[in-house]
Amino acid sequence: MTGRGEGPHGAPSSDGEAGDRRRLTSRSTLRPTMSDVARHAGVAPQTVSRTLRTPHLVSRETYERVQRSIAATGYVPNLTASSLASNRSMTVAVLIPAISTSIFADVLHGLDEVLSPHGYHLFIGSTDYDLDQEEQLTRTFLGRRPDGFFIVGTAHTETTTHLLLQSAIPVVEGWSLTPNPIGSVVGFSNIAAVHAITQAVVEKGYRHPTFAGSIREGDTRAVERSKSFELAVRELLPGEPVRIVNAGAREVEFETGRELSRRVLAEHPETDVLMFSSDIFAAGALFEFQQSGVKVPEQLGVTGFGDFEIARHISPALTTVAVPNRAIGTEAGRLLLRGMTEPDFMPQRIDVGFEVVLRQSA
Amino acid sequence: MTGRGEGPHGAPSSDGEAGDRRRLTSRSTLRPTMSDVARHAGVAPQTVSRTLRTPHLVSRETYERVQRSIAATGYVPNLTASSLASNRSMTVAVLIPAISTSIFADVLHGLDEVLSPHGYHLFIGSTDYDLDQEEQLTRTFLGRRPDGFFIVGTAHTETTTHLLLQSAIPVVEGWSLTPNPIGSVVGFSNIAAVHAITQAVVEKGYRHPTFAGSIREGDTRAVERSKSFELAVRELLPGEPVRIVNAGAREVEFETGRELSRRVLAEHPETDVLMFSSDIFAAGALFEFQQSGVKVPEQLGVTGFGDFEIARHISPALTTVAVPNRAIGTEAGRLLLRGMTEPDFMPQRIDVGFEVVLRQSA
DNA sequence: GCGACCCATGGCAGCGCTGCCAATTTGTGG
DNA sequence: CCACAAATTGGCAGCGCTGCCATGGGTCGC
Repeated sequence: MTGRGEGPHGAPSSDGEAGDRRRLTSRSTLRPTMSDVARHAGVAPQTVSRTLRTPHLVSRETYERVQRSIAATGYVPNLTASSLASNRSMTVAVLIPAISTSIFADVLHGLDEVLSPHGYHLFIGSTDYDLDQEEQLTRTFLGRRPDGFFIVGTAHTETTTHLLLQSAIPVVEGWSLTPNPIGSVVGFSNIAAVHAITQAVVEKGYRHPTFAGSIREGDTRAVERSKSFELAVRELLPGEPVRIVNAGAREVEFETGRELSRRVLAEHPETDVLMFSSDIFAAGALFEFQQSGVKVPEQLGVTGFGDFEIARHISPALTTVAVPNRAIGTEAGRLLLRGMTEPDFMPQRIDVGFEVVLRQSA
Repeated sequence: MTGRGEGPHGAPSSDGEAGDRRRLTSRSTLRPTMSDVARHAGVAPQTVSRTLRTPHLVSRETYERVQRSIAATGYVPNLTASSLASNRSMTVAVLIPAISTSIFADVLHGLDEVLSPHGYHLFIGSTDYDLDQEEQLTRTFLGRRPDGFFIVGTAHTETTTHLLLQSAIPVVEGWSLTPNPIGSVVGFSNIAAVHAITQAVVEKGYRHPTFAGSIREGDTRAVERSKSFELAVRELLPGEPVRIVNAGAREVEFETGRELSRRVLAEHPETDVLMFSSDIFAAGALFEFQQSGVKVPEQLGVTGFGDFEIARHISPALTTVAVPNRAIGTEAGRLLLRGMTEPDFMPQRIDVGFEVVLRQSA
């Protein structure tokens, strides 16, 4: 339609087509610019800019005239040009492992909720739990010159870390709480959380826990949780073997939970409580047990992680760890906001905590 | 840390700090630019650009030298400047009603999956089912000069439609299938889908269906579904009153489904099959009925919409309509891709279809 | 042996906006 | 009535990159 890259041939035929049409070099956008509005309003382009960005510096009269011209021309400010000129893009880059996982969707929601009212837009990319892809995405996202960067997890490639440090923009890492973050961190201690629920389970009288989850490389949060389980068992149940069943890179869905539950029953029949790395898996297991007739919690206890909505509706209701996903997003948003506006804001570390929720399943 | 906007005072003290440091005007980015790389490599900036964008036009030797200089300087191309100069932003704007709703997350996933490999990044905004907010977001998103636009739904304000038409970029509307779309449309017919499941239910022998869902203004898909139900009942069960229970703007979560189910039992005890606008509601109702002892499907049939994973795991397994959410995303991505690259690509209308899935709940 | 041609590289201008400063107008007090 | 300050507006340059064209040097053919 716009015939880009066509060169000048054919130009004569389209001469004088629509009277007032502006210059039509092959590069122009064909969309009204600030200058067009300025011409229409009889002011300088700069005044249009002021009308938009610092209206208090423009007389009431001029302000209204310019606004009318904006409406008349259908002008939509080009934020790309604005970014280049002002060195502020009003965007925040967001890197998450997977878009369609509900926990990350919650964080996105939280971030958007906080940043959107301040005019920031979100650039979202998913890394698929692949650190190299994360590095690649980090690089191109930084090319967009975002004003802030949110990234899930604290384990990155050396280059990713380096790029982020170099970028000189506020960075917030979500979820884990590392000792030496790039910028700010918002999350909770997976170690403490797993320890807490293991302790709760031991206090309930269970003695033979098995941990099950999808512990894929690259998903440090999952790795951390399984390590924490190991630590907790060694501490709380000395002498007890550490049983961990790993679904690898399987999707986090009910079906995987069912499979895991079958594997645990087969491989570790001595298990008296089955602890999952996610409520989704735990719910899947409960569905499985409902059908296969395993009585929960009488024969076998089950715990989850995350306190998703299903945890309190399924029966038996799920004992789990509640984690404030949404709050991670909103807190991260707030930190970014401060980092982007306050010149000497120091990175912070926010522990949003967690809570063991005891229900019927264990 | 970077002391931005500091002006020139204090400059002398930081003189000659790091030897090779570049000019430090208050406006500079302090990040290496193409010129820096060019200087380092002893070539012209244009050659650096070519190395990055059209490497086949550069000699092997030069290519490698420039690549080394890029690595040495830590250069990250500024895509903002690139966008402005080339009039292509390599971004796609995405407007969805709610980020954390799993169906929309699936579409996002599909879109990203298709577009990301081609270098496009996604700008995501949520409208909260509010058409005015949608208009506002459309305006500012267009300011980012995206190369393509994806928007959920086909009912927009007049201005939104106008803006999108004016934008002269490929637009894809998702979900509904309107007669006169802005650009392409990808979706399925809610009318046909609701009709089909109603028919299936009638064929099973149910005679007194009640429809329940959250039919908020602005959510045209929900409105459409409830209207379709009305049509289907009039056609398939002439004389039968049309019962619709509306949760309004309540969240789409299990709890709302439970409430709806209680309301239906109270307000329309004659109901023999309860048809929900979402599997989430239906699952919530099943949880409720499990506890209150209502036998499904013996006493009461239940159907959902969406065929979420829970539908086949919950017991009784849920009769529902399967909708290819992910496919909507990937198809939309493909259409956008073609629209953005093929000069005279004509908008298309893609019906991704649906499927009634009969299970035990009805 | 010289124009035709190709490949690789360089130079210029400009994308649409903003930061900064200058210029102009208007108001104020002595 | 004039110096001075405040309120508005305009002009210039430049953000970092790309499109286009020009340039230089080498190869080819007759």
